[in-house]
Amino acid sequence: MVDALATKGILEPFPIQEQTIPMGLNGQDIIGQAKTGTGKTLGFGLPLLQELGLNPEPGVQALVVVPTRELCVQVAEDLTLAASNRATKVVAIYGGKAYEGQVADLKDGAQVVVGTPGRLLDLASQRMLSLKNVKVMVLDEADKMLDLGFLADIEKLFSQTPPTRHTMLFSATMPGPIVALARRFMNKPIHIRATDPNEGLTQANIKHVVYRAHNLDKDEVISRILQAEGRGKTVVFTRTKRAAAKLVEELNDRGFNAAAVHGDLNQEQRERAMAAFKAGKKDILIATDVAARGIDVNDVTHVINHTIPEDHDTYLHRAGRTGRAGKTGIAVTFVDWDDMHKWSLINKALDMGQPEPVETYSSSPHLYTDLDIPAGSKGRLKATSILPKTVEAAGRPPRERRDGDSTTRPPRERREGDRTRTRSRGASGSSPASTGPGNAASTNGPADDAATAGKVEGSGTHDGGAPARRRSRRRRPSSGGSATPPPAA
DNA sequence: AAAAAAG
Repeated sequence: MVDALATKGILEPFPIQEQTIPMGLNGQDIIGQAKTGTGKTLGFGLPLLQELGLNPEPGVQALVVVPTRELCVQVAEDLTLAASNRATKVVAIYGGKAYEGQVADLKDGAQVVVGTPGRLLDLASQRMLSLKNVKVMVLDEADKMLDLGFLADIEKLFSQTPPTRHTMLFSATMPGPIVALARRFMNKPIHIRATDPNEGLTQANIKHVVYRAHNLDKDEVISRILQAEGRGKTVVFTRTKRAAAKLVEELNDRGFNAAAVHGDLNQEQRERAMAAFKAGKKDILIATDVAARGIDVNDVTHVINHTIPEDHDTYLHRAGRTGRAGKTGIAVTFVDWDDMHKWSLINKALDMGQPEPVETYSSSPHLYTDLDIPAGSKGRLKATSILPKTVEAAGRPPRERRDGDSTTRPPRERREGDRTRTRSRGASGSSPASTGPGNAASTNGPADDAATAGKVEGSGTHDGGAPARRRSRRRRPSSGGSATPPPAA
């Protein structure tokens, strides 16, 4: 298995993998905690596969439970890849999809089941799925799985597996009460934190930026951020499904190339959106918290919280969609008038050291290039506000956008062409704008792909990491940008 | 308090 990974260019394990794999191989119950984007999936995946052996008998012997359908698909893909040189079959069991294929895979003797709770229980109650021979059970995003919304289902699933099973819980966040609760399902678990206890859980390679959002046209400011030089893929989080649906329409109307994923869409639409985003056919994903956890997409340089998350754990998971596998990223948060308290709680919990967001707005397309954001010392980040050096004369308050020329909306007659160009650019997969954090994001210069490519990282192998083809791009004017083209132009 | 997760 390790050989198989090595042939795919995966050589050096992440710390969480270094620590959990030996313990997992010993059959020790594990609560594994590590920062976002540091390879937790294989942290449980490799010991899980090892425990089943090279040539396991047909039938379900390992169960991995995840909170969302998209994560289910992804984890199943990662495990399938890791198992590519063994006779172990992996099946994804989740809702919103036909039963037939999933049931057929089970009948075919799949040994590893990755699933969401509802469909797992559904199939179990229909006797299509038996958990009585499960040797290993994993809760991915474990704190979420033990949350009130899921706990009853999880208890049922546990109760259908043998008490002798090997149990592993993984997440970036593990609140104390959840750890206590988790022990009920585990046998003398060891709590592995692959992080310096003094360091906190924020990623040192993610920069945190915050706007006070009242009197701010968020759509407009987001549009500007989406034009940042060197921007790669971007995930925008909204609080509600409706807001996500509205925003994706607005941005696409402005000539951007966005897809949406949220629970009001059917599963086919959701999967199409995710696939397009992963492939780079869409470089913006508008999402509810369905995509806050676990989702691993290469070259996400920006996360934008259109609406502030409800708690600091959600903040951390959302922001963690960028800055993965050692790359740099930026997390931008808009704090509405009513959300100041939420922000202060998040800020305090994550120790980001910024008392309050600053009201500001920049008419400059160089939204980030004028920033001087201090890097967090010792992994502790300072949240920083965007403070344009000047508000240019040509700029006007964003609220007036609809009254006249838009600063970000491309001219009508060009928009069809823009879209085409954007698509072909994205499809190349190695365009300047999608090759990772550029000048906007980096203090470290270009993401050191070479240094991180070797890490045993879930999907780092899915695309071979085409080298960044850096084309010197036309500099946008730093002033008077009243007709700034969309990202593709 | 919203979203997610069965249909």
